[in-house]
Formats: sequence, C-alpha cells, structure tokens
Amino acid sequence: MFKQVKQNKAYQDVVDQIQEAIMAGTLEAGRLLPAERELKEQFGVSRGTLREALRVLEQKGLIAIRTGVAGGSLVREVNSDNLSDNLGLLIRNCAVSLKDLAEFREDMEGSVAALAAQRAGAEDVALLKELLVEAESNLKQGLSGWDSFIRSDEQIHLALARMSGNVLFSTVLQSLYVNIHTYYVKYLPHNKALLQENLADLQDIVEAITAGNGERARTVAQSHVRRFNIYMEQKGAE
Amino acid sequence: MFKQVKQNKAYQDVVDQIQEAIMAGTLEAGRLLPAERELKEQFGVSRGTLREALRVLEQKGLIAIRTGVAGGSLVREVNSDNLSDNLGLLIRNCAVSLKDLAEFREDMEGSVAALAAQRAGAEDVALLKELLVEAESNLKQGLSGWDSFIRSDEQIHLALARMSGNVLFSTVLQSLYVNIHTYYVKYLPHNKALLQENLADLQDIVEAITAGNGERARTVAQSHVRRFNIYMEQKGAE
DNA sequence: TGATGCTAATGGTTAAACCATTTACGTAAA
DNA sequence: TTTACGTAAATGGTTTAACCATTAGCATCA
Repeated sequence: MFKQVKQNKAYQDVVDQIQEAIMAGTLEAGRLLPAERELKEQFGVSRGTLREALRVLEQKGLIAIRTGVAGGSLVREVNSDNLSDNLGLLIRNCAVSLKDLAEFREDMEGSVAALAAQRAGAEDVALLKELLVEAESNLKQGLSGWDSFIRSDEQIHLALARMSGNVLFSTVLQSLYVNIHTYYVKYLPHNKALLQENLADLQDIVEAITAGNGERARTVAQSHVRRFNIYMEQKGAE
Repeated sequence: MFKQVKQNKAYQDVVDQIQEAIMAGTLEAGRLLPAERELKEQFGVSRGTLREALRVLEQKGLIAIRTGVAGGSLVREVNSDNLSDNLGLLIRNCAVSLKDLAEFREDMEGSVAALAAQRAGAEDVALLKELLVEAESNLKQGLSGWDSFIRSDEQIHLALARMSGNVLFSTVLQSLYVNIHTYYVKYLPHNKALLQENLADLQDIVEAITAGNGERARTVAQSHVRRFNIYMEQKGAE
C-alpha cells in the first residue's frame, strides 16, 4: 500500500539530476558544466560527494573530465564506447561465450547487409568498391599484409553498418567488432587461401548491394561470418 | 619513437587493480573486500580517492556497496544489467528514432523466435502455453485488462528470448523492452480487436515453436512486431 | 615579433572529523 | 529458557579545508 521510503544518497541524486538534464536536452553535448567548486554550491553538497557523482557520470560516458584552467566536465556526444566496454567485461567473464557472440554477429551482419542493399546510394557503392580495392592490394602482399587485410575487412563491415541507416545496428555492431578483434588475431589461421576466400565473399556482398538485392546480401553476409566462425572454432579447439 | 608518458590518476590505478583481480579470478563473486579504511592503507591512497574508485567499479557492475557493520564492497556475479543500462541511455538519447528501434526489434524478435523453435524443450513449450492461457484470460476482461495483457505479451517475448539460449539476444531484447514499454503505453491504441489479433499472433508463434519450425516462427514473429509498429506509427502520426 | 615564464583557474589528492546505517550481543522481561 | 529490546561497534556516507598538478592565457623581455 505504501511505497518504501528510499533514502537517497546525495551523490546518486546529483547523478540523476545531471543525467536527466542531459537526456532532456537541457545540457547539450559540447556544453561545459560549471567548475566543481561552483557546482558543489548549486547542489549543496561537498566537493567529495560531487566528485563521486561526476565519476559515475564519466563512467557512464555522459561527461568527460578535463584538467587545467578552462577544464571541467564536458557533456559528451552519446556513443557506444561504454556498450563496448560492458560487452567486453561480459565476454572476458565468460558470461557470453564466443559461440553466442558468433551466432549473434551472424544475424546482425545479415540484417545490416540486407538493409544496406536497400538503402545504399551511388556514393556508398563507390566507397565500398574503393575499400575492396584496398583490401585486394593488402591481400597481394601475402601474409605480411594479413593485419592490414583484417583491418580492411572490418572497415567494409563498419561501412555497411553505417549504410544500414539504423544507428542501433551500427552501434551494436561496432561494439561487437571492438571485442571480436582480439579473437581474430588470436584464433584466425594465418593462411592465404582463407584471405582469398574472404575477399571473394566481400566482393559478393558488395555486388549484391550494388544490385540492391537485400536477401542475397543477407545470405552471403551470414555465410561469410559463419565461415569465419568455423575457422576460429577449429583453431581454438586445436 | 618514444611513447607518451601517461600520468596515471590514482583512482584509475585502483580501479584497474581491483578489476584485474576480479577478471583474473583472484577475487571471486561473493567475496567481501576489506573495509574502506583498511583498503585505503593497502593502496596507499586517501579515502576520498579510494571511494571514487569504488564508485566507478560499482557503476561498472563489478561490486555492490553495502552500508552497516559487516557491510563493504561485495564482488558481484557478472551480469548484463549494465549493458541494458547503456543501451537504454543510447535509445533515450534520441540518437535512436522510434523507427530505428522498431526495425531493430523486428529483426531481433525474428531471430529469437527462430532460435527458440530450434532449442525449446518440452517444459519450455509448457511454460509458453501457460503464459498464453494467462494472456487469454486477460483479454477476456476487455479493455480493463489492457495493461495486464501487454504485460503478458512482454512476458511471452522475454520467455522466448531466454529459450533462444543466447545470452546476448536475451540481454539486448530485454533492454529493448524496458525502453519500448513507454512507447506502447503512449502510442498503442486501446482497442480490443488489436489485442485479439495480437493474441492470435502469439498463438501462431508458440505453435511454430512447438513444431520446431524455426523459419515459420521467425516470419510470424517479424510480422507480429511489424504490425505493432505500424499501429504505433499511425497513432503517433495522428 | 617571438619566445619565455608567470599567474590564476581548475581538477586531483589528502587528512581528520562527524553522521547514518546495520549487525551482533548482552540484558531484562515473560 | 526464550523472546524482546536496547546499546555498542563497525562500516559506509558526508563534510571541511587545505595543498598539489595541470593547463590556457597573459605579460614580460630579448
């Protein structure tokens, strides 16, 4: 019948107020909050308490704190760094298995490719072809270009994510990449045939996107990711 | 040629050390860290600095801080609450439109239903049927049961997410629900025919899952979500 | 005009004290 | 003996005041 009386901790109250102001748009990104000694007056708390609140907001990715004169708490553009960070913690803690990650990514990449095929404009296609040429030249360098090729591969995938036109897809996919990169480096066999096959996949995907064929793009992207995952599993099981 | 000398902030160093200990398994979940006054001695920092570090770790979801004698910093089981929290921030920040959210969800729900169809056991199917019965009885109460019905609907979807057997899918979907619920309440027409149609969809999905037909489950789930979204758009556009 | 160094604003850190909450234990009443 | 209550002590929460470290801008000087 009655609601539990909640003893608000002072720092939490400060966090909530600032967070709400940012969410409501009262504090836009790029805005510099007042200095700590000024803010603590406005909230009526001590500097220590205020700083605990700022640390929490910083950890949430809502503000960035800079030292020096003209420094202070800068309201940040919302981005996916935290999402990546948290996902990383989950993965490192085995709360998310590599298998789960792979399965999820297969799906994401398929959907992203399908959407990109529907929405890519002429300049998007041009960008993709440019990236393909770059990947190809990396491949020609043989195994010495392995690292550069993997990076090209990622760039193409991230470009597709942007072309999906849906910020949720691109953000989530970006977080996946940040965390999957270490696995690539660790478990993916350094073997030229694999890269060759990979490049062919990418070319197929870009072709489907150029043709505006969403379902084909999805299928190719999914099998592309699946093949990668199978290679990694084999290497991991050795 | 030389690497930038990084000035480590004291609190960050404390965060890193504790986080590493947790990741390495030196500090297992359930373990209680020493009291602040003891910890500050071990790290050689002031209590204020130590507390900033603990706040960060708390925000990361790695520890829970309890007051009182025998209180302290409890190392937590790793979970996905933070991921939901961050995704929620992203969505609420208007960086994600309702259209993007809907599109993303349509895909997620489809994949989840497909996976659930492949993996649901007998007891899972039983649970789903139980939830369906509950939804049906809520529907019979007419518009007064609108709210309960929506809750049943969500429970069924979340049950499906769990049955997907992939913690990434279930975490992400759960975050979506937390953030999409307000839209439901705000934009979804209060109209009995809609609920009836909705229930029929749910029955179709459960049927496909019982039959182990993943692709049918995906199709039905996607069109189910899409229809919901269309209704919301219409209401939102009024 | 350009380089150098000072100044002041701002975050980072410390110390010591007191408040608020919670558990455990001991004492008194049933 | 058992139960209830109250007190003590441990622990997080908060405050205050001071000093250190970093940095942008300004003033000074060659």
